[in-house]
Amino acid sequence: MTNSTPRQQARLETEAQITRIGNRMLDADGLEGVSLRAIARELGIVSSAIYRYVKNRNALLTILIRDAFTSIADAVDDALEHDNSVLTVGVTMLAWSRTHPNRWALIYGTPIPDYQAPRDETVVPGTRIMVLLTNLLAEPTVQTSRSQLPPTHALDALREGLQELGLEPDDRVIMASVTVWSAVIGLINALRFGQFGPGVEQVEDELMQGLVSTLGH
Amino acid sequence: MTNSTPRQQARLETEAQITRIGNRMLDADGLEGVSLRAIARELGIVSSAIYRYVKNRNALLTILIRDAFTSIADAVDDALEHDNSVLTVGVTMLAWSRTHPNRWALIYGTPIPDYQAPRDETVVPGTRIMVLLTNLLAEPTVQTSRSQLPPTHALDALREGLQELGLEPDDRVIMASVTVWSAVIGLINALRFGQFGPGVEQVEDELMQGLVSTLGH
DNA sequence: CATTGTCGAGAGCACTGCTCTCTCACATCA
DNA sequence: TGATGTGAGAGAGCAGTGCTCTCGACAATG
Repeated sequence: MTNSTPRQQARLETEAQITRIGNRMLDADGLEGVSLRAIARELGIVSSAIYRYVKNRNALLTILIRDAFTSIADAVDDALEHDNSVLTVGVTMLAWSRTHPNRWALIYGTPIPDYQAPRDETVVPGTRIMVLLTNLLAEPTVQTSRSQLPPTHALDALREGLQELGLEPDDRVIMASVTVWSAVIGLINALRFGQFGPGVEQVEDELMQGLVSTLGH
Repeated sequence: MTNSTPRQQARLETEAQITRIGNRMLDADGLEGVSLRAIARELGIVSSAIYRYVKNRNALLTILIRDAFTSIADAVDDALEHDNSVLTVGVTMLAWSRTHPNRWALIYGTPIPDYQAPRDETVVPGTRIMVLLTNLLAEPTVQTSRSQLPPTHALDALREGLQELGLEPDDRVIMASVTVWSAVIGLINALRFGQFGPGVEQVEDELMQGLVSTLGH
């Protein structure tokens, strides 16, 4: 069935188990709870042996980050099949953040000290939602664009980034994407990180709805 | 001159020195660089002696957080004296975040593991900008409020919070504040945390301008 | 069969926050 | 002045982290 030696098989299995345990620890105790020594302990392995399977802690974090980006982007993908709207993007991300608060913080919160995400491993899953959003905002809805745009060169870097992902948005769409993106993620961060004080947990969806509406979508 | 004993004097001096070193370490190496042992070392003191002056690490963090909130709010205060606009709030916060990226992350990034900010020490400095913003948005500018508001009970918690701070905003103003706040902080987070990829460092102000403009202010 | 490579064990390094006990100098007070 | 008490610092120690190095046992491969 599996065209690989039992040796390789076991290796892959152990690696999968490590990321599984890592994800569980992340969910349970946040990033500081993800400890290689603890994972080794759970595998019934001495602490140094874990480095046979994972180069170092940061390598494990890269896997967890890629997982998280993929998971939230999949959720948004699914939701958009039923209702192709900015609001759906927002509420779906919000719901995901509620289910996986620590994964949310991992990908959208403060960068991890002494960690640099390897771009070739994280850019694609990490930009999927941005691409969806830009496509969504590029559709010819009735845009009342009274707003002033920045000089075109200011958006060069962003435009190039989007072009590498196969998009050809004009400046108005780029600026709208940046704004919606910032607002949606800003709101979710504020909610997840408790910056609005207590009592808002019950009305998160209404706030997202109000925000998207205020943004004009 | 000082109506305190030399004993108390020295104590206060040492405490001030600790927070000064703490802030410097925060600026230099981020939160993980703030180590009580390292501070003690710099004071020429053995590691355990530091606990004479500071209950534990979290107590020091509370001081640093209060400092940071006060610093950024002061900056916004000053700037608003010259130009009382939402854009000024945005660019001032953005500039401050550029000068103090690690302090920014401390107050607006991922919550610190195993740390709970004592509300009575941080709420007031932590909400000053929100108050400013709400006042700013409450002024009778020409509001084209085509947007739908959430049901009034959804904003109860936020309304109460603002009332405790001496404000009496209506629902439209609350929702606008939440939106602008989320977008502005969301944008700065995205810039500081590198979520837009490389190349945007040169045009941060333009992006803030475009965002505020897109928001209709 | 012999060589090569992999996996796990174990010791060790440097670092963290924090606690406990002890000593000593100083300030206060009878 | 002499006894008493207090506060600062020293030092050892605990539990935990990431990570490295070496060595032995075993399996896969030529």
